[in-house]
Amino acid sequence: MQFEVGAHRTDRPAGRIRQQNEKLILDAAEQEFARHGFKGTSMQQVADRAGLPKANIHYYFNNKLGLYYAVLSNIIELWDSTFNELSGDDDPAEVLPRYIATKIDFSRRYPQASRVFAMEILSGGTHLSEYFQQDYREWFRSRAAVFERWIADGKMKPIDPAHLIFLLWGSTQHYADFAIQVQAALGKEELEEDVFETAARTLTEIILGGCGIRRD
Amino acid sequence: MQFEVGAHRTDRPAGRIRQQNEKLILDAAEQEFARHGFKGTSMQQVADRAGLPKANIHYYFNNKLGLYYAVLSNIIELWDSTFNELSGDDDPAEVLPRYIATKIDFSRRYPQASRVFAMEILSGGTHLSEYFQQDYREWFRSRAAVFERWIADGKMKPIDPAHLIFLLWGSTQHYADFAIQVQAALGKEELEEDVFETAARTLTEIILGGCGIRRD
DNA sequence: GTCTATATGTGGATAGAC
DNA sequence: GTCTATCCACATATAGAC
Repeated sequence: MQFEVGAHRTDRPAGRIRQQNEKLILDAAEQEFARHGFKGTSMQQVADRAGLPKANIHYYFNNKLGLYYAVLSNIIELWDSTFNELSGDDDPAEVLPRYIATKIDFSRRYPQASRVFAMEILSGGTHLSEYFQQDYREWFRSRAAVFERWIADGKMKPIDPAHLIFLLWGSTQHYADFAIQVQAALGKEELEEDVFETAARTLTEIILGGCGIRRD
Repeated sequence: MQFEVGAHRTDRPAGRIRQQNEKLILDAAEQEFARHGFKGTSMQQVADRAGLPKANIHYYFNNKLGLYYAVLSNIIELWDSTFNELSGDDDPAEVLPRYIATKIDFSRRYPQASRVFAMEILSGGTHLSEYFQQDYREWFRSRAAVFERWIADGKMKPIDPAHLIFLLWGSTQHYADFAIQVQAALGKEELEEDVFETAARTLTEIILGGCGIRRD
């Protein structure tokens, strides 16, 4: 049925439709989960936003939880990638500004992803228990060690690395998660690129200055 | 009916039960709204947590939206109070550490309130449109002016005040909103007071240092 | 004021025609 | 693969006995 010989060319390789629909659904689900969280999102809303019947969502993703995990894991992948690039051998004056810029850029380009993650944490993080329990603490420690190394090498002042990391996360993600409030405060309909640029520049100046990291 | 003469003393002034029950319901609602947001919270869950029949919730608060607004307005009141105390006449070296300590203390004492607010913002802030549209921008500007004054008076480096405010908010609220992640990173079952103290001290050092504010 | 029972809608999920 | 029709649990909200 799928490979009938002599059928007219459809220009759609096998699975093409599936790929298209899955993307439609995942994008729609990300939007809905970002605004209403897992419990607050209905499959009907996802279906309406994706422009497909509700039953199709269940066809592609077994159930609501499966769909949610699919969205979440996309985000987690995206998340950890950046932070792993920092190394103790680097010069913080060079890589920290880049890290801040990257995180701010994430807030600009993937605000929905950031919000789904934030929603999940606020909801108690029950769907991330594996992610958090396994070796998360070890991973975090190894990341904190990068800063400890910089401190030992006299590249920055003795600042508590864990709280510095929380500061980096909290201040950068704020521009995605609290965008509505930032918009209201600045009197803007939408956050344009210059806001993110100024944010990155200001955060870099304060944090590097506060850590006693001198840039050339 | 309410003031029958000769009724036996109940030791309960009129409205005492009402007051008690309203508090029970509001506390329960705050917990639920913090975890599941407006859409994701059911009146049954609130009732169960409050230990009252569902119909009673509807008796005290007309409907779900009324209950939600009651919870939200409590929080907003709590929120704005601190920030309004900063003045251009003050010495930032004195009042900024106090502001940071107060915000961190809020995250410790009222994490649920912080989360309800965060949830509402993530959900699009549709129930705060009045709060945000009215004179929020003006209020924010007047607050930013405090920092501008400090800059003009040479009390701190020329840092963009708006983004400095976002940094203060984002970094302090992080300890309430992302407590689960902070716990996982630090390997703690619960965040104890020393974590909040170290957080306040570290944030103060970085932010004041980064703004070029010297403390005695 | 309190609470059981219920009306009416929407939730997730699936059967089965096409 | 697609989509209508439908099942049943649970949602908000209220009626009405106590």
